Amino acid sequence: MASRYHCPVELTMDVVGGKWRPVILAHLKEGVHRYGELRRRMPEVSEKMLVQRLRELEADGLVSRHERDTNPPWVEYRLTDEGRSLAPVLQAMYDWGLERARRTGATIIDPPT
Amino acid sequence: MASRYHCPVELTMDVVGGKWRPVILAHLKEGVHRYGELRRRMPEVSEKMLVQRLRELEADGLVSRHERDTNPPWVEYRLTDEGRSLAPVLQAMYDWGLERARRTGATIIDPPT
DNA sequence: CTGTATCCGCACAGATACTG
DNA sequence: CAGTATCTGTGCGGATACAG
Repeated sequence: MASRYHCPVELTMDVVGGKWRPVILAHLKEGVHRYGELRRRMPEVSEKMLVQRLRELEADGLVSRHERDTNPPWVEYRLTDEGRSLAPVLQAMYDWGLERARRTGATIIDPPT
Repeated sequence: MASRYHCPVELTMDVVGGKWRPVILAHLKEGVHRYGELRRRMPEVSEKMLVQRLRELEADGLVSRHERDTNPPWVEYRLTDEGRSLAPVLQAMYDWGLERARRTGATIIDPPT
């Protein structure tokens, strides 16, 4: 992570850029999710990528991980305050994506809850 | 570019994702820019990347290119209506980047106009 | 259920040189 | 001024198998 940028948007993309990070954040914005729920909502991402991104988002202070010591394991992910501060960005992305899909005929497949 | 997504944010990232595309769009959001102006405002991007991204944004209908037949050459880039529809996304990214810089101590270097 | 561990390909990205 | 052309590499992302 660099610390000198020539435009605030560069910094934002450094934190929430990449294929899956904003998608994870958008789901967590809707509430606490277990690991398996995230997997079901993002059927295209590999386990490796999902875990990797979650760890990075944790390290960046946007997401927190909560492990219940049960069997079977139960792990929840949620946004931190810093993560919630991204809500306007995520919402704008979500809204634009919906409209763009309408205009271009792309399909949004409803994810299972 | 895929046409089936499981979340609108995936679609948005497919279009404005990547390191430089949103930065280009954020600059053009402020008005028409010549090629050289974009270069000065984005000193870290290579010419190859800048041109490549501009061509892609053109192909996606977000940016239009206007060439004045003069010597020396004079090429302007501007947002299309579709590109302007991204304003809320770009603005939210810009605002969040500024705040995040304040919180983390990252430096935003003012670009020359 | 919630992850690790490996292997692999390639698209993205940087550097440099050159051109109408 | 506004690009092309070419070479090179590396890290992102995917697939698969395995583990506590």
